[in-house]
Amino acid sequence: MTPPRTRFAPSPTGFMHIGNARTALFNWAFARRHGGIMVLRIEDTDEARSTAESEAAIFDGLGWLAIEWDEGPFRQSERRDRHRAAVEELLAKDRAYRCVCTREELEARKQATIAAGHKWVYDGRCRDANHGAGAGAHTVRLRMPQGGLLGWDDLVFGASGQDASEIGDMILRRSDGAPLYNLAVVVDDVDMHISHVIRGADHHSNTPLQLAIYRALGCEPPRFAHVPLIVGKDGKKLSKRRDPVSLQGFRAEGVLPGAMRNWLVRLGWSHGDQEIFSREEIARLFDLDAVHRSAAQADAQKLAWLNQQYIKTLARDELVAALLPFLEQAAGHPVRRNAELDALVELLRERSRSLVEMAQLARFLVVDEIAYDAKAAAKHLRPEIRPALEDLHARLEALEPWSPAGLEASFEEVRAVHGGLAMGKLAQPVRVAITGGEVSPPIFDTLAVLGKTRSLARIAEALHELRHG
RNA sequence: GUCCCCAUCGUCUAGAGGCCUAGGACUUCGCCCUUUCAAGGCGACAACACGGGUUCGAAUCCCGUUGGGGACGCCA
Repeated sequence: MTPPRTRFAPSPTGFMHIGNARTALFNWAFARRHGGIMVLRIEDTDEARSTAESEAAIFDGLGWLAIEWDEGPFRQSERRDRHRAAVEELLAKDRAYRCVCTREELEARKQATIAAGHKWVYDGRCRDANHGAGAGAHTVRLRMPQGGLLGWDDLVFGASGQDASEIGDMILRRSDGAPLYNLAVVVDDVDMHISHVIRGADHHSNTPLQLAIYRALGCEPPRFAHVPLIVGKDGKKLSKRRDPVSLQGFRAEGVLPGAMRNWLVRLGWSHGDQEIFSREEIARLFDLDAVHRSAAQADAQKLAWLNQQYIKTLARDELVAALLPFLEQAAGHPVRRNAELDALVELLRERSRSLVEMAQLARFLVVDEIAYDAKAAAKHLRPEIRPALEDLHARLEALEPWSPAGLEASFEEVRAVHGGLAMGKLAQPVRVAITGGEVSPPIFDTLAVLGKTRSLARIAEALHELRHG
């Protein structure tokens, strides 16, 4: 195949939606797979809804997922002249005409038609009226073919199409002169030499009418590939109200970009039984022929599992860097990277499903004052453990060097001296004393990471609590 | 309502007529490991929507039914 040219064309309204992110990913992957390029085009023709923040969220989200585009970003709003020229061209070729029907008239006729049990499409009232440029307020409509199939071979859905007679003459230009989406996409895709339009299946039924525009313009349409929608738990198209759909939202919850990308690519696409795909593998393995036709439900648990897989294997430098903001959030103050933090991160890798969780687990290392979890303290910091804890504190004060092996030996001594005390009976109180909670990496490693001075201080503090609290 | 589309475990999916007593993954539940929590190992539960064809043979092909979804804007 000649190198394909794909495009990702989001409209900058609201935050970046995961459905959009997946569409971007598919476009990028398909282009990479076949040595083509991806164009980024911001469809901001709806001035009322488009915002700069939303546009920034698109760049931000794409950057986070490491989905890079090769050309653009182009803004549809900057191409108004081209869109207007195309409308004029269609008018000149009599493939379009001016329509003076008002919204009110249209609405009335539409209601009447529906009430009569018929499907409403524009009734063609102005079709042959020959309104000139001076007709007053008017829209411009495409003169649809009277019949015949507007069909295409969809790369995902296969043979698709609709009879032209079922489609009304759609509006190409609003009465205020603004060209509409369907016209603009076609003109832009033609000008940008897009060879493959890969987009959500919600556009599947829009395609025939875009095909009509290509035809009217005398242009060869691109190949189309409609990818199945991502649906929520209710099986319906993701909704901002019901479902977590914001890419930034997932990011804020501590999801790693690799996990997000992996989760997204497997929604509607698969490659045998493989579950984990690196960015490079996606670029090498992805193809449209393995894309499904049925909608996929977004499963947060699978994402969580994937996230854990990525946390387990991410390079340490990257993991620590990704964790830092979350850790600062948890600590409430700036945190500097050091050897102890690195060591702790290694211990926490297998225990964290998200960076938020990891930060929670790492917090004890970077704060001066830990607070005991009430339940944990009540369960493990009990008077009867005091003698053993005091003994342990004394032995640890003398321990040199402060290593996991040495710590273990000290614990064993204490257990032996105190009537064969179970490891759990001793370790849990210490864990609560030094971390505040009853969950942490193995106790000797945890003590080693915290360091002698701070560990002893926290055990002493716990003993103080036991004596006076 | 009209048009279009979809249909394998709860979820993501493998499966392109015999390799399927339907495989993998997530979730759930056991067991092992174990100082907590995880991770890891082993195992269990769990699906071809239904009905007709076609065929020696159908999860795979055809038709219908049912269920679900999408599109029907002077939004994108």
